[in-house]
Amino acid sequence: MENLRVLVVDDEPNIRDLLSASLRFAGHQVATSPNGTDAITKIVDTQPDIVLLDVMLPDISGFGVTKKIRGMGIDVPILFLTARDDTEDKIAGLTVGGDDYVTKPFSLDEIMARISAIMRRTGKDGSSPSHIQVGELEINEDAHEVTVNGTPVELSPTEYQLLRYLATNPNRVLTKAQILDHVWEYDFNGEMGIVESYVSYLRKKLDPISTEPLIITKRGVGYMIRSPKA
Amino acid sequence: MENLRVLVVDDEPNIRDLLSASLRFAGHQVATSPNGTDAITKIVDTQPDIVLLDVMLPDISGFGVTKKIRGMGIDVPILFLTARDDTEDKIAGLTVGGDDYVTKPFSLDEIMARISAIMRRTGKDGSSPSHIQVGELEINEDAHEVTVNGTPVELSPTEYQLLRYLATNPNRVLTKAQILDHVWEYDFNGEMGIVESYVSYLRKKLDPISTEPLIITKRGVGYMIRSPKA
DNA sequence: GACAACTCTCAGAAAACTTCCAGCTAACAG
DNA sequence: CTGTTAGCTGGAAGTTTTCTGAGAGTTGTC
Repeated sequence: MENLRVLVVDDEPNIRDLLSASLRFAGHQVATSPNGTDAITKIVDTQPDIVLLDVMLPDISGFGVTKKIRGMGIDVPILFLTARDDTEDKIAGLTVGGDDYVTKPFSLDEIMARISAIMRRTGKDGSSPSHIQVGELEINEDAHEVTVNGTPVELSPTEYQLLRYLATNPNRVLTKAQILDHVWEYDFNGEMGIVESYVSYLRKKLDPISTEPLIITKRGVGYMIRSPKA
Repeated sequence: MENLRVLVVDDEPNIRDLLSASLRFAGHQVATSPNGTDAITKIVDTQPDIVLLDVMLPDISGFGVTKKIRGMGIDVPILFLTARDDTEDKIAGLTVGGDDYVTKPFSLDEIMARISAIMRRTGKDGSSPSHIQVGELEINEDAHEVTVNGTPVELSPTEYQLLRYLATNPNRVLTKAQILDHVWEYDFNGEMGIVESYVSYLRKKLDPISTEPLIITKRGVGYMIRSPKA
């Protein structure tokens, strides 16, 4: 999933910066927009591959923006950013076609996963896999299902995200700070001890099934999943 | 990793001097800045390749500087310098994009390794290898893994840093003072005997596997790793 | 409104790591 | 060959990091 042209629309500069930095780092081209009218202009002008669109904007709502551009025949996929208490049905109605939504505050890994999913579904990109395999571990992104040696494992949402982040970076030590920044919501204010806790939960569920420990502790550095090949 | 343009921002002149001297010695161009406002100006004016940014500055905090320049669309990678007890929770949120942090007091080798890692990840530089090889010894920087003749070796953080420092300077005698300055934190107050201890630890782990002694003692001078080629 | 699942914090225990020390060994000079 | 000195290494003390169980608080479900 390299080099998409992404438009980020949000009135909070922090969110815009957070998202643009991460997306640029992931290799995409990013443009930003602070409000609805500007967003419409930019969408029409630059025809981005995907739009991250805050629902609550100072002028025109994200829904309004969508209606407008759809009316112009532009069917760019949209990932809505909504507050947690915006009613679900309102959103559900709008996420037709390839669209999707995430609630604020989100985690970066969540956003990246959704973008991959959308691009996969709309067929504009085949390179990001819906199926991750590292050794005995398999993760089915579509079904949110995890198996070790073919045995299915039940994981909570946070456990799943943590495992996926580790599995998408095999043979690479990830620090607790990196893990926190990717897997937990951006406004999480707690300690890194929580990463240790969740690694512990994962090991308790995974290691009884696997033939060898999956998550390796690199003391003083972080955690890593080793792929047997390399 | 030659000839980067680095901006060092710290209010302590000692730290500035320490870092500029080392970075210049490593072949980079260095500019320095004692506070946040000056830093912002210099970043905008000179567009450095990387910024070493103290979090605790007299005027604007390092976070404030970051926010400001990111808001201006400058996405230069930043390596934050933080006190160890501004602990971890404030640091969360920093490792997005290409950014990273080190805690004070740091070791010079640590700083150099982080800079290399950032430049590697942001793709602005391909010349600094994530994989060091000297004879039978291989060091994988991503996985923090060391192998001798393909056999993996478990090293503690200090052992790893010492070995890496030696391995990045093959065929060259490094004095204990140099080693102390590079591998240990800059405010380390102990004796050079500790270098001998750690060389001993490394030998105990490495020599049983290698076909010939890896670390050579140059009596009265220091230590060296010899590369078979040269 | 009770139950179940999940998230997060905390604190004690266990393990790993760092440092210093002191006695020993190997190298070199004369 | 012998004395001197630099370097080596095992051990012990002290510190830091990691692991994990228990519990409080939340959210969602029936």
